[in-house]
Amino acid sequence: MERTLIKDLRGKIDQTVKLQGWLQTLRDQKKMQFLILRDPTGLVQVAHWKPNDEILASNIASLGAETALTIIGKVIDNPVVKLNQLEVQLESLVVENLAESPLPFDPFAETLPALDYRLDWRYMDLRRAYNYLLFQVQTTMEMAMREYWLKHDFIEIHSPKLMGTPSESGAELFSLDYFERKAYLAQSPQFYKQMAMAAGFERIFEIGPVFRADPSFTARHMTEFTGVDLEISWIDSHEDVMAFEENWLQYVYARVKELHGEAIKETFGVELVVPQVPFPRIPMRDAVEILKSRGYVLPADKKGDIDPGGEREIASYVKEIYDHDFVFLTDWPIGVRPFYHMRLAGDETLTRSFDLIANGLEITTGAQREHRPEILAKQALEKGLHLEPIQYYIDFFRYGCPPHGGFGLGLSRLLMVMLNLPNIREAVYIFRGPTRLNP
RNA sequence: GGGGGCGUGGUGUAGCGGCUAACAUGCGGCCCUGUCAAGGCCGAGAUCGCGGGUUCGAACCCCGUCGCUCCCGCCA
Repeated sequence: MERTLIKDLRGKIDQTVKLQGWLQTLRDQKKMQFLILRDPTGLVQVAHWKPNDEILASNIASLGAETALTIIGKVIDNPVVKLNQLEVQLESLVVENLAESPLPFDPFAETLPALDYRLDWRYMDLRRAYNYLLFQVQTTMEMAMREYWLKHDFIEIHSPKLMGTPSESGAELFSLDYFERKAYLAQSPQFYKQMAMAAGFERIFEIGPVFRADPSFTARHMTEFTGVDLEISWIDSHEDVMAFEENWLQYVYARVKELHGEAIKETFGVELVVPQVPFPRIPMRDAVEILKSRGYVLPADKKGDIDPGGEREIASYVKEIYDHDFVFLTDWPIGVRPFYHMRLAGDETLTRSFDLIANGLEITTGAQREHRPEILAKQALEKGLHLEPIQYYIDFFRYGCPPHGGFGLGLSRLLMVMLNLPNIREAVYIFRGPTRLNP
């Protein structure tokens, strides 16, 4: 017999069906046993008249909550039952996997354990419908991203995560033994995305792991996370990259709203707003002035940079003035940007770069890249870098590489913003942090 | 890496110098009942993170340590 999902039971009144799921609650009475069965699509009451089968009854009596069951029974329309006015009269039951009792915690209790404890028992925590929906949304997000990319002629790449030389600064880098030498875990696919531009791929994306040996303990950092990266050729400036990103994100939001808007409202209490394009753009120079005018005091050593508090302040300014949840902060000073960001024509102290702030959280950094090898090398030297380890990268641009740019976006950060989650550890399947390597 | 906060039965909390450590939930037993956030009674379960100190007396005060957490730095 084929399995029936709980959501489809209404259409199977008076038929015998097979259900598979978890024992959410057992109410064992003198003559009757009620098993509340859960599968990913819902809950249903299974009723057993004990005198029918006393052996089965005593079997059921011993079942712990969360036991995995296969149940066969007849679907009955019963207005008395509060749970969807529906019940299944039990005919037979197979215990697929008994749940030990007591459970480490009850995922369906009124008060949940602290997040850190729940992460210890992540597979129990993930049984909550809340988490199921969360990852359905993430799946749709990624699907929508890909739909949009494929419509726009993108190619997917998978760049290596084992590196022989540190890309960029060398800080925040995990190193490991690699036979007789040292290897590093990629803290960005940056160089390889650009290599694809040199390869003539023109438009590429990658969704893959990123590693940062960054000992930060915040609600928005992880040492391993999923990066969403893209790179496009033949751009005129970073404006082209921003224009692409906002349209792409608008599409992603629209798709998520289309498929999960109702469920998100119900479960997360969030009315998903598909963002209007274009997103507001504020050059950093103006952003600093805006903060000043609002009385926000930036730390003295910031030199054109903005701290997270300032980012939140700008976000609320944008909300007030533009009624928008997103804002591009553009034209960052060279001091706070990597050497490969192209400089702004007319002001060599600024870069053709941007961050995307969503509800006050930084979710993206992007830029037009410097594709002229001499200038790139010069900028690297200015930053105090040695050319030798990055020479292979500079060489990408020696044999005909189009002007290009792109961005990187944190998948979990986007999910966090979209569902208004307080902590990124809830927005990721398995969290990795400085003191968290298990499970 | 810097600063603040918190560690009490399985879990969530209360107690903050005199406790035989309280409550809820979960767990075990019994009773009642077509139950449905079920109800009632009984019971097991914590040397109050760990180490040291102050005190007649420490879960409570002090120091150290470990863990967690939040903020800052840094970032996606």
